Amino acid sequence: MVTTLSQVAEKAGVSVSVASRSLNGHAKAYRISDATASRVKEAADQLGFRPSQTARSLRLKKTGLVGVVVPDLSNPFFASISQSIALSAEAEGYSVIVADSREQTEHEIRLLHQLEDRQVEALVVCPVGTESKHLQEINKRGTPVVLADRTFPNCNLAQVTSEHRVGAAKATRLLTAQGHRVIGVLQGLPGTLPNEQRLSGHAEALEEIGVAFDPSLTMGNNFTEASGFDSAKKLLVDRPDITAFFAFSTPNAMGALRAAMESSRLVPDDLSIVAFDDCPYADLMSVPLTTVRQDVDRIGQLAAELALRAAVGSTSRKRKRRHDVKTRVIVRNSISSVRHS
Amino acid sequence: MVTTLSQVAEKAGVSVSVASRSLNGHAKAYRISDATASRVKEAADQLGFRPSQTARSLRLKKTGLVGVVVPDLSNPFFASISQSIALSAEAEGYSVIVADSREQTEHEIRLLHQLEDRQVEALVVCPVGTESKHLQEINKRGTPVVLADRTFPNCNLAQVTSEHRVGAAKATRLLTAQGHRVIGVLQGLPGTLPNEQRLSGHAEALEEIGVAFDPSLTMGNNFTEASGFDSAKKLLVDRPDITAFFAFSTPNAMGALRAAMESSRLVPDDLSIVAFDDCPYADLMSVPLTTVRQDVDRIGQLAAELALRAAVGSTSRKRKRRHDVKTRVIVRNSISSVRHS
DNA sequence: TCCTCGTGCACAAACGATTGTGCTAGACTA
DNA sequence: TAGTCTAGCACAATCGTTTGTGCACGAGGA
Repeated sequence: MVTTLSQVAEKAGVSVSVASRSLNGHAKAYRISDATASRVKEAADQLGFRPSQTARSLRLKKTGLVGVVVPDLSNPFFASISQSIALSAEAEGYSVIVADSREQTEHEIRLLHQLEDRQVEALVVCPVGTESKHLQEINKRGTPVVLADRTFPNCNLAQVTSEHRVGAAKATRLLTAQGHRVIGVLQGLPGTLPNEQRLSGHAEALEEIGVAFDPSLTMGNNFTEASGFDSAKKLLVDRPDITAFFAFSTPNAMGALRAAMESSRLVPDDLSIVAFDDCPYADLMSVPLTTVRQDVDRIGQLAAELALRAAVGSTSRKRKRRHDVKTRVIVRNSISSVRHS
Repeated sequence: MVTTLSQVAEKAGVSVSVASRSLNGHAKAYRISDATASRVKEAADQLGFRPSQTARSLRLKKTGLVGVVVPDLSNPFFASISQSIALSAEAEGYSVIVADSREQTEHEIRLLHQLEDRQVEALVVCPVGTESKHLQEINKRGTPVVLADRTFPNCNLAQVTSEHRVGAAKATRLLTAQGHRVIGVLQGLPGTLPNEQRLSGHAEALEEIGVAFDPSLTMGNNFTEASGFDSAKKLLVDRPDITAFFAFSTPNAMGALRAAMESSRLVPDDLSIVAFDDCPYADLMSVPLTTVRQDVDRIGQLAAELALRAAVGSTSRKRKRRHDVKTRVIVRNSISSVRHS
């Protein structure tokens, strides 16, 4: 069914070594006559020869594979990152294996090992949880690991993420500029760098106007809609003086929206909302969300670049191993100024 | 760095064949003493031995890879399909390589060949365009191809798609039940089976109430937002008597929504909309869309199942090679009854 | 005529696994 | 004691490439 190099060689009346070199353009270097080389090529064409990537991988110790592990592929954010990684990788002749860790460290570890066994040349991981030990080990064992989006403090792995601190400060300033002083924060997963940096950016922006950061205004344990909903509900009763929410993810914001509806608080009249993370059709939402958009494509592209660079073993360690990509504020209609009562 | 079987064998003081058989549980069958077998296992553990999948693939002619080609991974619909394929495949010990054809046949073909060269054991394709020749050829060459979502009429490839005709009829009936008689259809890519079957389902539902299908009410050339927007705009001026739109995709519907806003037609008061395809947060949209939801997870799961079954070469041709998964109507708030003027 | 040299290839060893078969030494039988 | 059997392993081929090296043959110079 599939034709092998030796069949090509036989048909051309040469040895496999000559066939291989002819087809790989090494003819000159190995003193193979033009006549022979073209005879081989013709034979290859006629037989529809396609070299086995598996065999080459084994021989060359190069699989041309990149592994991508995300927590939830159905989440547009991760889907977009995967897409842009896939496109970048493909441009360099690589293919990507994507794996979905279902937000569980346990799965993440299993999948990572599976990919390691498949000898992917690099891994791009949007990690789950707050542990990076397993990732460091893999990196140490020889498969370069690049962290995307969810990175860790004090972690020497290559990483690319958004300018969370700056972005969060921008978001907060949108609120404070409208007079908001009591701002509820619907946070994501505590302990992750994005979350911590956003908190710190938020506090920073508050400080600028002389407001102290109040930890009791922060709630949430995940980037999910459920966490956003629960936290918002709780905060709305605990702190009735809250005039605005800063949600750390789109799902968090959606949860907040639902909570506001259930509590019959009108957005943006009774309650302003700003969210980190944009989402498709955010402008067509019942309340068009003002958001801090991350440049997903750029994140994916940079991650792919770092990964591939590491894969080919560019020893130039001078290369930046850490990238923070800029965010952009998208002003829509979920913020109003506080009413003076 | 990475340890090979022969290193394990050496450490255990046995030959590679014994080492291989011990680790693969073939000890008994090949009369290897328990003592030796456990000695090998211990050595493997100590060295952290992980067999090279590349080598096994070559020897066993089984890569454990499934290829998935979608037109646009950032589209939640395809992202979800990919996810559910990935999960199903993973459960069977397979990994999936995803490739994004950017809605272009040219890319699709290139990617498919790349995957073929990598010797994926099966392909799941959401094809672009209306040509299936290249897919049939691949299938004939030995890599089983399963079509998902976008299938073709008169195509003997395995395929899984939604019950487009039934779903479209349901959607149309939602409108006719409210008295709508002049319904604009924002179609997707003409010539694809989903599109044609939806059209036919639509016509069928009209016929039930004695309304003739009017082709001039149908516009559009793609499943994109742009197509939806342009078609809606045009139809709104060409046919001011239109009281409702049936959009063949979520992006189509979003385009219609925007067109309605620009033409200052209120939805649902002045204009009803129903869409095929659900999307996350559809209920939180400015007008909560009534939709015919496809069971994306089931589609992906079935596709993966067909693909893997074909991969292991189950010769039982009795198996259904074609699946139509049911759709479900999600009633929200984008439809109102026609006003009697 | 003999030696040298370059051209044009073929041979064979990898890569790291799996697997059919062959070999040896001890136990057992007669 | 000689012959048979079997447990317990090692050898070697194989999957399809790539690549270092060796060999033969003809041309050219002295």
